[in-house]
Amino acid sequence: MIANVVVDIPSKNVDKIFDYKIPPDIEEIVKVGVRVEVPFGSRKIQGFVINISEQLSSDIDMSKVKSIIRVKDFKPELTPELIKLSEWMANFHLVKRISALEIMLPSAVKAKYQKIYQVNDPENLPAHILNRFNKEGILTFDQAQQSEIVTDLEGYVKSGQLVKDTIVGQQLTKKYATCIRIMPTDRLDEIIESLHKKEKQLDILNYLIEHRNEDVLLKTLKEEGFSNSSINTLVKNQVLEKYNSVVARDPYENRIFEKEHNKSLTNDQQHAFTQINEAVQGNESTTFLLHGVTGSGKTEIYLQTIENVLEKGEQAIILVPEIALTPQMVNRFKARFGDEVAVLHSGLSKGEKYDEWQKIRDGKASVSVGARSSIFAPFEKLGLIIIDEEHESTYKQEDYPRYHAREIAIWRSEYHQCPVVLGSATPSLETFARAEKNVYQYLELPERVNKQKMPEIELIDMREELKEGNRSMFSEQLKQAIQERIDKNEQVVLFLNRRGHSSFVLCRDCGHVPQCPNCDISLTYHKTHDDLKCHYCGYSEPMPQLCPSCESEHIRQMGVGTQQVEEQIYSTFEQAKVIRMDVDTTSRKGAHEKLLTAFGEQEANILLGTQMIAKGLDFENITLVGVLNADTMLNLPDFRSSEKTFQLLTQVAGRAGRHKKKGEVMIQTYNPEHYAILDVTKNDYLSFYQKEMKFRQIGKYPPYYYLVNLTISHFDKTKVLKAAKHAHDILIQHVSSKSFILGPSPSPLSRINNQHRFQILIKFKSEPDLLTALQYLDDYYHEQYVKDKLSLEIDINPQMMM
DNA sequence: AGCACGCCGACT
DNA sequence: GTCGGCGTGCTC
Repeated sequence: MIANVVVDIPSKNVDKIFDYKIPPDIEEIVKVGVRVEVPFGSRKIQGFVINISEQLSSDIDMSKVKSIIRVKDFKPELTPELIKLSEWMANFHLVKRISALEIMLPSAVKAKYQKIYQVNDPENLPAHILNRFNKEGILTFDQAQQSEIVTDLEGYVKSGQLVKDTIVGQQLTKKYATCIRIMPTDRLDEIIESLHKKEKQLDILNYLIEHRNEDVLLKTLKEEGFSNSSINTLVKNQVLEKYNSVVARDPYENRIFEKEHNKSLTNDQQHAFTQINEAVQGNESTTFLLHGVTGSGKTEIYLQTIENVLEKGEQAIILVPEIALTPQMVNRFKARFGDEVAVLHSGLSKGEKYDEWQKIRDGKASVSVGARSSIFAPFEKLGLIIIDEEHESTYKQEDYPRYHAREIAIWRSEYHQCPVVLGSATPSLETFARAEKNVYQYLELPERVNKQKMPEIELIDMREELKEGNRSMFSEQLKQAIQERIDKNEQVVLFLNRRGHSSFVLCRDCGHVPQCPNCDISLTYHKTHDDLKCHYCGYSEPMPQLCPSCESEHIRQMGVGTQQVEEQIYSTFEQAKVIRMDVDTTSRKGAHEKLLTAFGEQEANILLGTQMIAKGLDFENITLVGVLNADTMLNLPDFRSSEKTFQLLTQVAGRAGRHKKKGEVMIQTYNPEHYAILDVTKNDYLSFYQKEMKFRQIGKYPPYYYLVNLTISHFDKTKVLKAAKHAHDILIQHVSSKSFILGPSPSPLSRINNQHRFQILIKFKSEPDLLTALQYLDDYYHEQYVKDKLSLEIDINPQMMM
């Protein structure tokens, strides 16, 4: 038999399928989807079996075909579906097959290679060499290098006394725990007889007989109330034995989840639920847009539809933006589905991620709650995929391979014949446009549950405040409103928009702004080290005391950080008690949760934070939400900046008055007449949508046109320009006159790490030949990259064009 | 990617 | 002579 293998080398040259013979003795265990160790040239590497057949897939000579060395998995890591999906991804995004496969799996299964020397013939090897080797006769290459004996060793390799080899391992670390089991015996009855006066010991034995088919942890026995001493006596008498077993880590093991029951649905909710459920029951691959205002109870619909999916014996994936994957959110799912839930997000360790992932693969979990990459959860009978907050840009991976979770979801739904639900209060324009055209089925939840009113939203024109001589962060109006809440013992959320906002340093006298020497960007100030850093290349320098350009003392940071706002709050409001949430205060594990719990328990009256508080927050005592600076990202060089602003502000506003008390929202802005901000106050998505669509139509942007962005970069600017011109010429030849090719022009970040960057943007509606042209360019520039480090990156449906 | 192979200059 | 620098080509 022949196995088709994708090898673990992310290079274009080997981005193809290699054939290997399957030795008869392992034929039983070589299955599609397992990882195997194979010889490759003079090396030994890992690969994935993607197919098994009788004949060779390529026309090479059978004598050249080598054999699989060993199989690394008992259970395939990949399902046939994921293998097929990787093929589609490789084509659609022009990425290597192995890269597509790799992102589907937890990083713990990635191969780790270690080069070693091994003793072949110990005779004639000098003692000082020989005693460096371990008992098995192995010395790692790294160790040899450290001891500076590589040259000597290479000599012994040539003479045949040593051989070189590679150990193909993995990064996985397993967690072991002590377990107890009955020693194998055929005299169990006699033992029980002999214990009949030792009640405690007999109980233990009976418990173990009852659970004989599973690993019983020592810890569990103790929890069951059995004492250490009686267990140890039985172990001493060789009735029981201790052994180590691999256990799954459960990141949530020490928490208790209260069982939660279904809430009754409103009419709108009920309608949406019925529609989705019909698609679930009918195995229809419909994509739904669930458009529900903040607080309209989308999650409850998710929970109840998932319940039906599980009853049907199928599984469900729910995707949540990383930032919203808060313990609050996870708890709701755990409370409803208990151990059936696997949670996948970046806060978990490699091992924890692997365990959660394995629960899915082994059928122990039927619901996956996770961030972007969990769209690849290896379920075999998917019944439903939900993408919550579908407009979030985090669903697009911003580095290679640049896939979008939404498109993967739709592919998988077609494969499994199951529905997709895209949920949002502010759908992306692409999604809403498709719903308008009935490509997606539209479901609306226009009201909050229990008919609470949407909060009243007020705009505060900061230009007026400035005219009045108010230079502080707070307008008079907001100041009063905050004071009022403090007096009434109610809570306030203050939002500081950091996106599109950099805290750069400016000299007040000469206007000098320190720049990164390697990149085309200003340095940002970091308080923790009192230094200036570049976000793109990691460069840093100490904060200057004097302006490097004019030696003035008046050089300081511009823009406001949460820390400064916090100080201002304390100096403005006497009884203020602030909880600050930003990257600094939430970087430690569990910090996020702690702060929120504290706020929920009224330990503070003001929650001040950045983007991370825009989502999921749901506390009944919040009656005021203040947005300190609404428009920092309105002027970004990105055609989606209005959309992003509208979405973010709507999201933040939705934190207010979700319960009995009425909520109020104040948005401070310098652009009170901008439609993206104005329509937020009217809670009018449709109005915003229609205006924004006009701009997209005029600008020839999505959803009217598809985009492909090429970025060409190299150390030498003239080379970049030449290559960009060449790529442009090729594209022109393959594209009809109905499409537009813009550029080459400098990228918004025109230099990163001394690499000059130019981009070409293709706008098109339908271009069957474009893929061929892109494939050609990808191949051609791969060669250029190998030869000259001249790189061309292709982004299909770019989300950001930096 | 990473390794062998081969061709060239430099040094014991 | 032979060690080691890097350009080239191949890996089932």
